Amino acid sequence: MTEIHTEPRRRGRPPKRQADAFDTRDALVRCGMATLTEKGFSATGIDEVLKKVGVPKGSFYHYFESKEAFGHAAIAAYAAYFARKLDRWLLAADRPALLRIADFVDDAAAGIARHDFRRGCLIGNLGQEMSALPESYRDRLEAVFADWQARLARCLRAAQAEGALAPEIDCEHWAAFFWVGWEGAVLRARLKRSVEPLHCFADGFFTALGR
Amino acid sequence: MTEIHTEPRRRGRPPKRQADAFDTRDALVRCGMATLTEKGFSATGIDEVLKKVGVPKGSFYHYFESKEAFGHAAIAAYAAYFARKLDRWLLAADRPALLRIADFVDDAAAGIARHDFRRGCLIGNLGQEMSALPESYRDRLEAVFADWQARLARCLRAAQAEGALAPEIDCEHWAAFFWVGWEGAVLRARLKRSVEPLHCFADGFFTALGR
DNA sequence: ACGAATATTAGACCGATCGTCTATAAATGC
DNA sequence: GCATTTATAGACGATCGGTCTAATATTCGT
Repeated sequence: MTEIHTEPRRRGRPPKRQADAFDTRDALVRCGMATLTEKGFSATGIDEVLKKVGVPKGSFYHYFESKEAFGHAAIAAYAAYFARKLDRWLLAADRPALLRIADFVDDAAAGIARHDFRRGCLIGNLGQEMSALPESYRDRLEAVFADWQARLARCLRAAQAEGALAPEIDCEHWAAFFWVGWEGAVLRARLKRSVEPLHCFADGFFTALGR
Repeated sequence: MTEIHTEPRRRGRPPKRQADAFDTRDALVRCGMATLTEKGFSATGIDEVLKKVGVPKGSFYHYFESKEAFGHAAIAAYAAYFARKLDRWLLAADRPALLRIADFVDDAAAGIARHDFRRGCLIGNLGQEMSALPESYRDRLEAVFADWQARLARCLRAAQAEGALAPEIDCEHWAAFFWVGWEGAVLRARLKRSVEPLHCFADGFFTALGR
């Protein structure tokens, strides 16, 4: 988080090499992702991000029209990051489908603990702040949840195909249930500074599924 | 919330009548409760509260040492308010215990809908903001959850006594599960502007209990 | 009854934050 | 080579959040 920025960031139009064309922009988005995951939108100031990345205001408003636009970029980046993470666990074909979900939970718990319970879920954070946020965020956030739900439902159907889950179970419904409760578990884990709520919720989820 | 304040609020030490001794302070706390329930701590400005109540800044800092102290007062008031609400539903001796929980859920859903999904749970809001909040809040918030958990566990034990719940069920554990997931459900309901997540979670909770 | 103590209102004040705007600098392209 | 493009630099103003001092009205002690 408090990365020292080595490259002094030369002024003027940069050389052509496409690689770091979006270097600065990327650094800003990545930092925004981390910061919003930690403190949410309202509590995060532009200047704070700027200082961490080592970029002056001029650059920020060159890449983003406003703080609101910056938030959208961070949401998109987080959604992509999380989708990859989700796939990594939920599509691991060498593990039983239900265990893959448990693996994801364990990984998430480890991740939260590794960041000392300061970071939660960017989508959850902004979701809870919705009343104080530009209305433009609502649909984007909800769309991310819908995406996660679809990925999880697919994994549950795989469990059904394996015979690990009763065929009459509504996978979409239980996938929805998972993400509804999961955000609460993340919130509580951060407050308690313990992964216990995450496992508490996951256990309950599997118990409910088991019938 | 946008109540016009009639009494012009005279200056100087007020006459003795004990009744409205805490009038101004109460109004501030009540408004703070509503506002924090809606927008959380970081996104709520003192000026905003002041304007709504019709009180100048000086009064605020007469009654509260800081915004932090104001937050503590709001938490305490909300905890008391919610405990009363919880008891009203969970101790209704004329209803089966499990139905009382369902009643609470229905009431909460109606309440959130009535406020147009702008208001959520003050404790959940601040819990999620914890990383950006004074550390002094952590224990208070967690204590409120512990209180709610105890009240719900008691109701679950009543269900066991009625024979509506298997005796081997760990009531404390499932009460913990409920509040973990419930906060997620509230967050999602607000985002979605629908009570569906609340019922989705409650149904899952009862399903899990049913085994 | 009068001055000291108390309770409350009033709002000035300072620093932080957000977003804009102009200037500067370095590369590209015709 | 000069106009154009791309990017950094950071001053600036408006606004707002939170603190603090002054002013005002009441009660209390003797």
